[in-house]
Amino acid sequence: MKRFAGLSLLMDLVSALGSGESSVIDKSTIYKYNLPIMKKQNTHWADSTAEKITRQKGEKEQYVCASGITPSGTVHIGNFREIISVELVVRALRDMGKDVRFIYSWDDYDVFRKVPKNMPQAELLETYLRKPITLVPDTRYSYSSYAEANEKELEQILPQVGVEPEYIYQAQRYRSAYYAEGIRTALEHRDRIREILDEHRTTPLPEDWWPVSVFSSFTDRDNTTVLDWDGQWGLTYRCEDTGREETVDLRDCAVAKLPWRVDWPMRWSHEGVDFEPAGKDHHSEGGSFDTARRLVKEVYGAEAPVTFQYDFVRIKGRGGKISSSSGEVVGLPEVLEIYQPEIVRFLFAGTRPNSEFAISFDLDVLKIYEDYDKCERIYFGVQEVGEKKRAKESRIYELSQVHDVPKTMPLQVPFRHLCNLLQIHSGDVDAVLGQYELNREQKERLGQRARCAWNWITRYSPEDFRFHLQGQDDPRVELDEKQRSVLRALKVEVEKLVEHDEESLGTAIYDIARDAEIEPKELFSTVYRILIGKEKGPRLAGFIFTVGREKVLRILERYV
RNA sequence: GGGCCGCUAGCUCAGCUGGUAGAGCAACGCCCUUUUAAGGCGUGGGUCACUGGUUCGAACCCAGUGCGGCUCACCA
Repeated sequence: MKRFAGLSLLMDLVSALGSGESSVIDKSTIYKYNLPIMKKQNTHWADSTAEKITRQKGEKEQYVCASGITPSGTVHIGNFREIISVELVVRALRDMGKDVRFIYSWDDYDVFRKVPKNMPQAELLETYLRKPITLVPDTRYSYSSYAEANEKELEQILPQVGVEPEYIYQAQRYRSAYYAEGIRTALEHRDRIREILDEHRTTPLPEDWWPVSVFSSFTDRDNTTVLDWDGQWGLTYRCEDTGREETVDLRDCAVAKLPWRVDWPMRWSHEGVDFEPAGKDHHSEGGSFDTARRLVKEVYGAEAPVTFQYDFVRIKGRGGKISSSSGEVVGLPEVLEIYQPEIVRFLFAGTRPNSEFAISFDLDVLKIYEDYDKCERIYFGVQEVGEKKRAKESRIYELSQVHDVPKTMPLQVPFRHLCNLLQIHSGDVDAVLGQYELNREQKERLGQRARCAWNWITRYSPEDFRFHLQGQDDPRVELDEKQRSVLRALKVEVEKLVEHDEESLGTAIYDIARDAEIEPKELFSTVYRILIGKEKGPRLAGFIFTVGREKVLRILERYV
């Protein structure tokens, strides 16, 4: 870059001298070639975040990147943005040669506040309201709790997209009194914490407020009132459901928990978190990140992590909302049915976190696959683009890979073409793959893509895209003599298909129409009706090649 | 009310630490005696929301205005 800038300047100088016009070298010429020399090349957001972390946190033996959500419902694709954002930054740090601890916190000691719609045994679940979700039974599968069911559902699938964090279960930690020290510190700073929180509240916290909440050991519910703290480890509370009172020792009790706004900074300090992003609900002034930033400093004596705000993910081309309230949730499994793992990563790596984007299930799917393939061609230098764009796309490609970048460019079979091939073979993925010479890695990638294509065709594609080759069981189409003669002529051409290429076959088809004095349009619709039982179809010449000589002949023979 | 984000071609958007405004689709045109939902080639099209400022130079940085969206001020 520097060399080229200098070279250009030199050429400008030479041409200026040659023309004898000294005024050609004006200020703007000087600046134009000076300033870019100082300019850093533009970097991917994950890399610039990684740099920011090392800059702000200084050189460390290990950096801690944290992510976490509440498993109080099925984890949807919006939540996934949290995880993948951290994963990409983790990878960027590791690419800088840094050692990174990637932790993922399951907030499974949160309260079960309402029963999600469409849950089996809703009445049973009803009885667990106000208890921690880790104690709520799993009524869908056979996990030990509602929380665990949601956790495992995600944990099992994350490795497929290259995300393998260290999981931390907050319920387990709280219930083993692991955070006793952190809770005590909060109690010691009770007044300061209240002051800070009150700055952003409309109604101030009451005088008798304590920065801790308790799940009654009599009922497991959080309908309790903290009565006193002895300044050491003793906490006294009253269970409002039973009226009973109890004093517990923070060092060996399972019932005390910090409220979210205090819990978060406590954990930052406990784990030494260097980076943690958050959704926009946390990132407003007066939001929980804001108060946590102050609390971690003033109460726990630590610095807040580097952060950024990520926006929501919309869903396009699929009924139902992303949220769990509608019952139909779009989660990572649903997305992976349509998109290959590296393309799921590509979607998130290619979009800056702070902008909203949609995951599409409609026709956009075709474009996304084309975009990914283009990105891949640019990475492997098969498609030429400007240097700036090449650098950018290449980095996105690297970050999109689940593991290592392939050594050679994978065979690219366009998604759209796969859709046709699969329909010709009635969804038989192996039959389609069998047409290609593939090594193991290619076979795996293409197999995934083929399964996605079949899923898309059968579940989401517009009716226009769907067809199936007519077989012996399908009803014969009524034809007149003219149409039959056209089919006979076509059969002749198909029999000598090896002599044709797509173009010559196309020409031959038009010749047939002209000779028979039939409108090409009618010819096409006739052929489509007998081949796939529809009025229209993919471009015919290419389609005949794709279907193959034998299959086409078998169908034609029914009519001649 | 506070905060954040967005406003770029007819549409969807890219362009992001300042250096001659881009892509896809749409439109229009041309091509093969030739287009059916996927052909090839080409063309046109933008006061980068607005007003100021900084700068040799601003879509980009700063201040403000307008419009749209989200979010916090309960809980997590």
